[in-house]
Amino acid sequence: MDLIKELGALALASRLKRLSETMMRGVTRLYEDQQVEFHPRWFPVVYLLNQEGPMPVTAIAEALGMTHPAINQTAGQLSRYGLINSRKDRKDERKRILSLSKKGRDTVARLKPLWDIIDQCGRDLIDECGSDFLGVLEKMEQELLRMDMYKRVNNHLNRQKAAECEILDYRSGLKKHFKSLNYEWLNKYFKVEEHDEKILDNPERYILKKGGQILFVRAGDEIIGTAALIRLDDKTYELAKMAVTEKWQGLGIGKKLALAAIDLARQLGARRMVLGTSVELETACHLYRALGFVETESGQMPYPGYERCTIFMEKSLDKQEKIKKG
Amino acid sequence: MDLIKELGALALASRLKRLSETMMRGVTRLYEDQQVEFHPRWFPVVYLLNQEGPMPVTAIAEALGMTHPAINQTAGQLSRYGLINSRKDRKDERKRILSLSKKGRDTVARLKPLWDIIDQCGRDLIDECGSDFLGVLEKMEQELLRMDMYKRVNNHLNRQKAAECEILDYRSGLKKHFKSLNYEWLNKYFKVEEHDEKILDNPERYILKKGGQILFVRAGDEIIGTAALIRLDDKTYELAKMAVTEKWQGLGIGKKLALAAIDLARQLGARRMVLGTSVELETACHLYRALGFVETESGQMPYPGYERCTIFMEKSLDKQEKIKKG
DNA sequence: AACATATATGTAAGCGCTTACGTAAAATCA
DNA sequence: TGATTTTACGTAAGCGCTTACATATATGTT
Repeated sequence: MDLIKELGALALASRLKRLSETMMRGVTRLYEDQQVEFHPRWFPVVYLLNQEGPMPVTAIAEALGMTHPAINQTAGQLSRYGLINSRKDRKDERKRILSLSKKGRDTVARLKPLWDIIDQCGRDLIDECGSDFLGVLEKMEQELLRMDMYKRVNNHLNRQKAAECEILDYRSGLKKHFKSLNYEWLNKYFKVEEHDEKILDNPERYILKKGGQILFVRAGDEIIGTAALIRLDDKTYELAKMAVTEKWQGLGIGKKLALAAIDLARQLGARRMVLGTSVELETACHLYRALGFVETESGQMPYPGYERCTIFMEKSLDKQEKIKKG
Repeated sequence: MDLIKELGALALASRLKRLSETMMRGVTRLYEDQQVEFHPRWFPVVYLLNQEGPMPVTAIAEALGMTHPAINQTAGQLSRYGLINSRKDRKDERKRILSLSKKGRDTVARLKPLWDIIDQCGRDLIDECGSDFLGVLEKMEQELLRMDMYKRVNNHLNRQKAAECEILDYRSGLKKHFKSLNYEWLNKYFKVEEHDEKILDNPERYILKKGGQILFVRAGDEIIGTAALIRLDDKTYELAKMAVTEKWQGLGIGKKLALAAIDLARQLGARRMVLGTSVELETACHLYRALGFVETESGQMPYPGYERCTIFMEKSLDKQEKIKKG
């Protein structure tokens, strides 16, 4: 008669929390029995300081995977109980270096045997449950780091629509999407450069009139992606300003878009495509390579460049090829 | 560089909590994207009401393994957003029956597809991690229910001392322990009856002077257990008022104590031992059976009884026997 | 029926974390 | 060098749960 248990995956988070609280409660009682004043929440900070020596607040937060206010608050308590000292870093006066006090070190020495036993009991508990619990936990953390629940569910939600998405040619009514879709990733990873602004505000003038093209992707009622083909010369087009809105990433939209752009370039008579990107955009680089682009040897691009571009790639369109769809 | 991860079992609770929060955060963002106003914390209550129909507050708390104030607060929010109605139970005016409103049912219908997908993504996540995660989780919950972290660690801490514990005979200086040790379990499981009070306050008069004996167990500096042999007649002694303080339970102290009592009864010339207990005291009943006690057929005890006693057992001391120690 | 006890609920305050925001010092850039 | 951005930290407020306590109704006892 425990709904949370019956719900399985749906209530997984609640269940993990409950389990965590059950364990915490037990440990709290243990400290109460000792003559030492100590709270479970202090443990990670104290343990870390003992192991690594004096550290500034943010470094601790980082090491523990928690926010800095959390550490700050814990530090406040530890300070009040005299377990730690703090001083400013001489080289960087913003930093407050926390370190264990004499009392703090004594407390650690006092509690160490208890911690060893708690650790042992934890291991025993895990063993009793069979299976490699810690390993599974680690895997789950990694998987969630790679793609969180939001993204997972969203991909599920959008998968159908994404499969039915449609490539649209340029219409002036879509101009605003060309700008906003590109602003999204520019602001996220870099910043909007002057040159970007010019092109995104006047795509007709800087792209279409010069013989280029702009494509869009529609899924349902939404415009979710865009890409531009910029004509550099008769035989050479640049693939640029390609963007898929975050919510729809990971569904193969980018690949469809790029393939459409390559097709279009062929129709326009191109023999060669070029592009500039950055190592930071891993997914994009991976996609370009999968599509047959290779890094240019010169490492230079024959057109006004962007600061962010550190990688330049090209692709010959002479031979027909087959690239797996989907 | 993630200490929590490195600590393994010692920081298991923190880790579970962190994982839970990561998942919760993702789901929160999902609801934000929907047009519906809904918070993840509402889910268990709403889901339960939808499945089981109208329910009073405490029943919900019970079903979800949460406290009633938590439900009450959630109910307050749900009420403010118009998702539930509440009314008094006609038969029991203390109870407030919660039920989904029209808007609540509509919301459920609206969110059902999303929930299905969340569930599916959860399953996929679990599958990706290999191994039977839900199974292991369930096992761990059960193991912790059977014996929580506090008890586990305490047993570890006390194991050595428990192995070296010593049986003591009665001394007037130990009288207070005879009383307090027995009060501990009486108050926990039943209540102190008049007859108990009399005996526990005057053990000399009601036990020793009548030819009985009282034993104590010492571990380190602490008196951790006691038991009384009450003389009923020349050949019959009752094993009664046996107690081991909670912190030291599960370490075989009770068995040692009972064996000592049986030995002592033999020395006093007993041919038969009797006792009264209750089904609720599972561990005790189990111990008595292991020691060779069997339930009497009459189901009655030839001496002033206690309300709590529903089981009566006896054991013949005629034949020598071997019972595994430890 | 009068009383004590148990049960169902409500309310307050606390805990441990979060996000949001403010300030000061460093680092970077023009 | 001066101006701007970034970084490190502090503070406030909120969230979702808990424990502790207050209140009202039911139930059991004499």
